[in-house]
Amino acid sequence: MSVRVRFAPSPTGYLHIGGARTALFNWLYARHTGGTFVLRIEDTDTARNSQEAVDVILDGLRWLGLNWDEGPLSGAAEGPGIGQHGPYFQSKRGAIYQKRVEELLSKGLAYEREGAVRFKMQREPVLIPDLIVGDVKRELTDREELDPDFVIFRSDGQPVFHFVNVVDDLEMGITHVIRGEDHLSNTAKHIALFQAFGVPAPKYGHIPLILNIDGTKMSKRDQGASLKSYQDGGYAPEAVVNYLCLLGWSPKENREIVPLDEIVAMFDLPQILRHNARFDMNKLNWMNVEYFKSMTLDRFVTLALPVLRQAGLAMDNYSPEYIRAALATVKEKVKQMPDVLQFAAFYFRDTVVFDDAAKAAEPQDLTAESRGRVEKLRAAFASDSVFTADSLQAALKATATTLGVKAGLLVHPTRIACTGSGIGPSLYHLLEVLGRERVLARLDAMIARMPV
RNA sequence: GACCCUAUCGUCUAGUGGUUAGGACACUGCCCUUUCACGGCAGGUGCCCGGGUUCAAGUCCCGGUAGGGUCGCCA
Repeated sequence: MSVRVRFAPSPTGYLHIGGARTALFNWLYARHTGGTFVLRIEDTDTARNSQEAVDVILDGLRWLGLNWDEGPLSGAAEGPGIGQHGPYFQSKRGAIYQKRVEELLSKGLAYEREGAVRFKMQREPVLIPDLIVGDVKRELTDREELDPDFVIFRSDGQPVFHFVNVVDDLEMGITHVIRGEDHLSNTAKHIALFQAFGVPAPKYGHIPLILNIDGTKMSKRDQGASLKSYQDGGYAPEAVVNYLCLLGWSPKENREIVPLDEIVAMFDLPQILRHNARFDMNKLNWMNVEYFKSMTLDRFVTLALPVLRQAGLAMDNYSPEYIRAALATVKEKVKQMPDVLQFAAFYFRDTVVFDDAAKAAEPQDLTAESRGRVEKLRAAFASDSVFTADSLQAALKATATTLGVKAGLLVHPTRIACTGSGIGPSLYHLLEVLGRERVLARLDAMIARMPV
């Protein structure tokens, strides 16, 4: 029998990083087994539901590259979907739930009380076979001892999570339920429901949760809890995917950076760890840099552009060639995409903006002595016919020799004049990219601010 | 409160009875570099506690402790 797995998020307006990991593990298992990955939107809570909230999930999954074989094509519940088991929005499956609840009612396995329909839960412990955790014998809690039955249809006529979840898995032919461990205890209810419908329950695999670095539960407000923060932060999605794979699962031979296709080939349920993992932003950042360094320049530019635009830089005023050349000088330097602003914004501004350190150093930097040296250097640059990193370096070194000073005395003011900061890309390379016109203009602007 | 899951450096992990307990991130020092980085080299830190089984326990069993989860007309 072919594997069919599903990711069934509730559209709450954001995609939790743990949810993204659950989606990833389902996707990996489907791809590993040649099975089918289904996306189903659990929007029974109509009060909180919106198309925008669904779009956030679809966008996030697409960004990660987790394509689904069946499911909605857009965030619109009324919109088209792909697959033979639709609709893929629970809000559109009312008739199915109605039919199924009547089935239980007629079998005497459910009953009405105060307008709601309650399922007659078994009173004995339930054995939960789990591919990851192992066999779990779930005893009744003290509250359940008092009243083990639970509501499956509310008094307002709306079905409840446990019920729709099971009915959909049943109707959609789901063979493996891979979900967060927070559902492990609830699985007893689900298994009982499957039995009530007279069908075998799917196989279960409960994966450990992702916690904050301090071990607390990662909730909506926590830093990095939303996948969107990585999308907006200019992360390489392939790095995020790679990092997520390593939370609770690991390839052999101590490998860290592993191509997705190799992970797909190796991935399997039994090797998944059983304890929760803490989300280590440091390691994700390191991995992200590794991906930055090894990706093509074009890919890097694609990831950097939105961040630069977001910062208000008029990127459309610059040629693709110039942008490529400029970003090439920082590609190996950024630790996080927002760094690109600090390192490269000067390429894309008409007027140099000086950072705090540069401003603070002005009393030492803007001197008559320095003015004389910078004027000499300016002249040397002006007569440099090729204006390449090599020629500029030679010109600067030669000027320093003529002046009888260390090169640093020329390097520093040039960097400040052209970039507004003491830190940035290799000086000679950035000068080459900036070009003669901009470099001379920026040196002139600084000279004008220096005392005679 | 009851029930369930879990427990190796600060973090992610390798480890399935015999290892000097390995790797990665982070951290510290040095080298390289007249910016910041990169890179190279070196270094420290760990089997939650207590019993038991065994010639031998990080590894198996029991208890405790700690963390997480669930018990809803939320999902």
